[in-house]
Amino acid sequence: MAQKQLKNFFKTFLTKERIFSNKQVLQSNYLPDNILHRDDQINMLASILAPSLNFEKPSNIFIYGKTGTGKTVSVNYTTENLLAVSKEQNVPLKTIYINCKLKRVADTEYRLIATLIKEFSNVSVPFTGLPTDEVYRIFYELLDKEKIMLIIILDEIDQLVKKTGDEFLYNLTRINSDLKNSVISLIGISNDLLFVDNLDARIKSSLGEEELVFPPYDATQIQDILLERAKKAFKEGVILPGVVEKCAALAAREHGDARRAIDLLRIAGELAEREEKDKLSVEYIDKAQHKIESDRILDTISTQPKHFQAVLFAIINSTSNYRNKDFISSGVLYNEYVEICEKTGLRPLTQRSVSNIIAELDMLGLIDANVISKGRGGRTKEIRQAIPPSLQQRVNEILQKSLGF
DNA sequence: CACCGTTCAGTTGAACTAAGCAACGGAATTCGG
DNA sequence: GAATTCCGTTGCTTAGTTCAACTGAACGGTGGA
Repeated sequence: MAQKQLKNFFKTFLTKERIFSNKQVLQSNYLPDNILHRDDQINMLASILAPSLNFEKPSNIFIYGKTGTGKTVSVNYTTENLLAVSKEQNVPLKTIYINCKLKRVADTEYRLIATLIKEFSNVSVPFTGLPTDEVYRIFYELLDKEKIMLIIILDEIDQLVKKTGDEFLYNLTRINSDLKNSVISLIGISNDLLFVDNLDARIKSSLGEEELVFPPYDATQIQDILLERAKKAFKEGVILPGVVEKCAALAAREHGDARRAIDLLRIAGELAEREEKDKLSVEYIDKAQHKIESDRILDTISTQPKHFQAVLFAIINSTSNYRNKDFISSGVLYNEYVEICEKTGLRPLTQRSVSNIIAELDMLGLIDANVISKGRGGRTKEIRQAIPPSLQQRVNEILQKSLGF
């Protein structure tokens, strides 16, 4: 684009009749001031948390529900209001929200406590080198220095427990008995409904003092939510009939994931806008659906560590069509992987580690791995790539670039 | 043909190791009087 | 002589390795019909 044109481009971009009136509303961090179809849960939550305003320790709460059922929004909404009131009443109340799934933020016990400390005050804790007890002690001292009511919200807590065991939950629930001034209360949020079953009994009883379940939304509920948001986000008359309905239907099929529905609507809007349309028609929903999926895949791939990428590259390389085999077994894959490592100057990991990587890639949904026993032929994992064909070209490019081919 | 022990090629869990980091404490150095 | 800096030691986390037990169905041998 020549420079003159570029200037014009930006100008018209600004003056262009835009589809959105307030896109913020569809952003994932937007906190609506009215949450639909979650009155029961919010009321329940509020009544459990309310005693904190009298400086009485509220029960620990355990919240389950699939993704996009409004868990996080409801909790944020409730605590937000609680905080506002506490400020008016001069109650020293504080909440900390931590998403345990984030890598390198809170994926071990040590790091969880370290981030708690960082969120709580600006004291920074070295990211390695200290004994975990020491980190607990620092947290505890900071906490007890003044009188404070702390509510800790641990999102996706099941991920952390699965990875590092439930020790930290026990420690956190036990801290209260040592604190002289302050009180902490936990809210655990989990996507996995069966998660509590394999917790230690002590923890189960102390964390699960109260339990809340967020059922999936059905199609009409999602429609309500979408309509509400759409009214604020889009200019009037932009959305053609059937769009919201289609969005809702698609999301309802995916276990009632409202976040997905909202994303869908936003992306669809963005796509339409980019094509300089002033109406949002149904076809953009399909395009958005497609885009979301491909963005997710491309994003997860490009943010993986090198060895993950090397393994994935090996898988893609040896299962591409020209080799008329659509799966690869772990032994063959390992050799292939070592070869790639040699080419790129990467020191190959052992088979054991690659096995872990395969498991991880499987979890991410980038590949499909099944353990099969071939009798005397031993046992293997049959590994297939699960990347839609339309993306393979781009995935390949990303991997090659990142691996330095 | 049915049954059963063997065998293969990885899988998987647990213990272990190396690397990187922070804190501690003693030795060396600096500094002000 | 006190304060500060330097440096080796210790003890920690974490990523990855090593070790070894385990797996599950086809293979092939055995015995019974």
